[in-house]
Amino acid sequence: MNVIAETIKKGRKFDQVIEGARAIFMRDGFEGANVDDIAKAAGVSKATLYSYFPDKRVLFAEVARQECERQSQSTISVVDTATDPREAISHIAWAMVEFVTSDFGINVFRICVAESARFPELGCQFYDSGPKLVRERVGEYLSCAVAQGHFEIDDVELAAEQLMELTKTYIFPRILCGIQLKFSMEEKKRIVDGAVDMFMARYAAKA
Amino acid sequence: MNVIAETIKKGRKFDQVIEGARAIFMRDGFEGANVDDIAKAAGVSKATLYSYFPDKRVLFAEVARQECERQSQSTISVVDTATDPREAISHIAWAMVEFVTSDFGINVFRICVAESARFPELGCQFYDSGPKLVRERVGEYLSCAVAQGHFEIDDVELAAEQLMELTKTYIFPRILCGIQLKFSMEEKKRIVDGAVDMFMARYAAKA
DNA sequence: CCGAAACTGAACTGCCCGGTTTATACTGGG
DNA sequence: CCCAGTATAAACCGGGCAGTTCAGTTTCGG
Repeated sequence: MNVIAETIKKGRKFDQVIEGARAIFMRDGFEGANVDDIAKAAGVSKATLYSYFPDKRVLFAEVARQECERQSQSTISVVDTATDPREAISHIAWAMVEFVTSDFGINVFRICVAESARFPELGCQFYDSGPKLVRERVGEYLSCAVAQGHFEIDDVELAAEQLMELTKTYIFPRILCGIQLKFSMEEKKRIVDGAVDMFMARYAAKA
Repeated sequence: MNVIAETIKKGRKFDQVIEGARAIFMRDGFEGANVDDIAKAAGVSKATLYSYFPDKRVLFAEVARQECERQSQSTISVVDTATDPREAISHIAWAMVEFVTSDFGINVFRICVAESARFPELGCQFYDSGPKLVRERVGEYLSCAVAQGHFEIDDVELAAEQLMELTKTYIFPRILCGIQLKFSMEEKKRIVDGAVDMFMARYAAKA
């Protein structure tokens, strides 16, 4: 048995607590979530839960932190500078759209927005490990591509941010308002192609 | 005295209640708002408040409805088809940016996002009287301008939605995460100009 | 100036929920 | 087999808050 990993954070049920908390927080948000429900979902007593975390906020912060970390690793896959620039932009756009429309993306974002007023550090944490990080990666790729003469871009940071924003077209407002949560392949393709066309029209090197 | 208008909704203090409710809901959100505070802010007793509205949710829905209605009128000013197309697009972009960065825009949006899970009809209401309406107006303008040969657009609806989304670049993620709530004129100009440049590069008639 | 309707304020009910306590039981190493 | 650390269930506390009630006051049309 993996004695080391299981025991460092003294207490066998630490992971269960996190797991249960994630499930309930994702479903109900911070205010909406009920500690009794979390304990039940985790298959753990409330007393045990409170032996690990001093209060609900800290528990939530820990769940959010873990989630953001996980996300930042999975979402930003490497963009190969060698490939066709249009191809590369399309690849980035697809990754963005898939993330934005994922259950996880929707929920984390909703919670961050809802709670950032009463919970400022959370918003920053999410921004840094989400949008900001992605923007930096995209910016890196664009800088390389510009150096290679594929694009003509004055303000790389702006261009990166525009590309990211374009991929939310149509989708984002609908998700945030709860109008539509699932999008078909055709819908996504329309948005991705639209974003790529627009980006290339603006920034592709003319030569 | 304006007997008609004041009396239809039997009760002298109806407007006061709405006014107080708006103030508190804007400040604290739905869950965060406290009915006692609303009554106090409205200068009205709780009993009076409850004589107008059966419960907190209905009160909130009414406030939100009024706000959206008001917004839709003020934000979408008429776009003169006669003006230079670039000028017109710039005008639309500015209106969007100003709305998105306004206290009111920020709050309404935050509340809608936060509450749309437990309050589905609110999200729809907001979407219909906000994003959807604006998109339709922008679409109308674009259709006219296309007919006049100013633009070349296949999918007008997509183009309208892209323009709206582009105006949120940089600003929106920061607001929603609570990183930054106020934006200088220079920052706004950068976004607006970036959006206009991009839109024109993609859709302006080549002739 | 009368009387009905509107309004008041303050106390009260009932519920929910975060967090604590307690008394008991399980588990695993020495 | 023992004991110390860990887990549990359930009762409990206290505060906050939506919504109600009621006895008394204000407002205003007729």
